Amino acid sequence: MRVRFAPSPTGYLHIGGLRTALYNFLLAKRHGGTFLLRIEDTDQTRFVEDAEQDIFDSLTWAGISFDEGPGKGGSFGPYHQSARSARYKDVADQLIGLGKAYVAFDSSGEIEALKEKLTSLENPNPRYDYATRSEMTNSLTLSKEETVLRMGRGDEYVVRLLVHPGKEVSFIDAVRGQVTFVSDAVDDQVLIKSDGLPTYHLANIVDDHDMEITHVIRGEEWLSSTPKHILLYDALGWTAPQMAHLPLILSPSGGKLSKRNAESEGIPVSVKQYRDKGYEPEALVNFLALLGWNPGTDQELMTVDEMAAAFSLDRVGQAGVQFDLQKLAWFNEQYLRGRSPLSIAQTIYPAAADRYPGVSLEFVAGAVSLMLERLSFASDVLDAAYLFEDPNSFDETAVAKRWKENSGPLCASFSKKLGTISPWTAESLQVCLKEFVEENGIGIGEIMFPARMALSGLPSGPDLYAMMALLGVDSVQRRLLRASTSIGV
RNA sequence: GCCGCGUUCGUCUAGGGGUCUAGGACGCUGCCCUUUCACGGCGGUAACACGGGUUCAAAUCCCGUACGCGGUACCA
Repeated sequence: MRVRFAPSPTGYLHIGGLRTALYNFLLAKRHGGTFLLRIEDTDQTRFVEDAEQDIFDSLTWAGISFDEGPGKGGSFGPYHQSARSARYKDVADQLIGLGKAYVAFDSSGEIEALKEKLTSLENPNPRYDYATRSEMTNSLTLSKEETVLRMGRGDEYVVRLLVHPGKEVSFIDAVRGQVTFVSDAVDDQVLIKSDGLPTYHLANIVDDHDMEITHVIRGEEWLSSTPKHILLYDALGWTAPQMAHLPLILSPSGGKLSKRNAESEGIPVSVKQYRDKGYEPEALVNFLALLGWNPGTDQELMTVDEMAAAFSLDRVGQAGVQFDLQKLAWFNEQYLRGRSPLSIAQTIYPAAADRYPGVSLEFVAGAVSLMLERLSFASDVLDAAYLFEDPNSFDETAVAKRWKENSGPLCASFSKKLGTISPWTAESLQVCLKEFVEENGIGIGEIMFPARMALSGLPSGPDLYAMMALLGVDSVQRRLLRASTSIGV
């Protein structure tokens, strides 16, 4: 088995592209096959400089590795379509020789004119096809001499696939079963553009054939193009690979997960954005794997190895799937909690030191440990500013409701008692607070709430004793004293 | 318009003629735990698009309708 991921470097890797890559990767892994990366850079007008690097970076970040491809080698290279032009030209010539393709000289203006002329309510998108090609300027309507003359003197031309009407084109899709089109609906697709480069349709099937791809797994947006591809395979006498079209990832409002569509709903579309936001790659991968596929069990949290072991195309769904940011957040929390506080601290330490100058890695790790079960993202811990610096405000509603007359004095005397504690640990602090409660004949809430407020300025948060342990005696005493004189006065 | 694909809780899904009083997960929510909050535990909420068939029996098979999505480029 040989599969491929064949992105176009026209922008940062799309989240849907990552899922396509993942499914290919999982299938190859499952069957001990080969997974290759091919860069489909045939559109010079849409080329984006750093897009290719982003594809590598994003795949690497997600843990999706390929066996053959740019920078990796392999015996089917080169893996950039821009380096394979001669081969596409050869195949196009071969098709022309076979009478399966022809040369067309129409300018974009002439095609525009044809479309304008034929456009109507019933036919809003006229095609260049069996019905219209006879009115156009091409090697079918021109004499042989004229065609040769025009080509010889350097007129611009494209090569088009000659599609005959009335034929059924049918194939078995691994996720959808048999799919049938009638060739009437297929236009005379351009194979070689006037710049001499191939279109996706030609380059793709030539490469898939030459690279001995056995399974083509791609998004559903390609389903309608598949008859063109089948026609090409047939025309060349090649066997088409097994096709599998994945359901599209939809935005929560239902439309395509396009940049405009999704970002207005707060959904990042490029993998880079997920990297930058600090998502756990394993979480995104796990979430994506389950977006359109399931292992047939109730298990949702899975390692890549578990996914690969369970993966099969017949468990891929057929309906479009909506992207649910909340579920992704849940996956992220799950994976985050599986990490060690130190490891998390290391990843956010640069940001921590930037925001709280002088903070130590050990302290950040302690803060992470304290906050772990309430984090969605690693960096969320930095938003709990009170862990790193004295609170500069106190929650007004909570103070109004629960800060009593004795709260300030109790904070002050509790602070004094804390000066005697050794060792400074959560356990001994708990003992100390209990003693304090008994000595003063008060309810435990009468000191716990004021202390929490003094330390964090908030009515809720992590365990009080653990928080005190992390902050240290100096900081705790300072905060208690400050609160005793500044709150409720 | 035409062509193709689809349609089970709000979302991701299980199910593929009887085991479905339709299961799981996210979300939302109640209780417990915790003199905070969160985590966790135990509950709850909520779905077979609609209409015809076929069958003793349909979420499951067939047909139609509606709706959604994709395609309809010298973009991929």
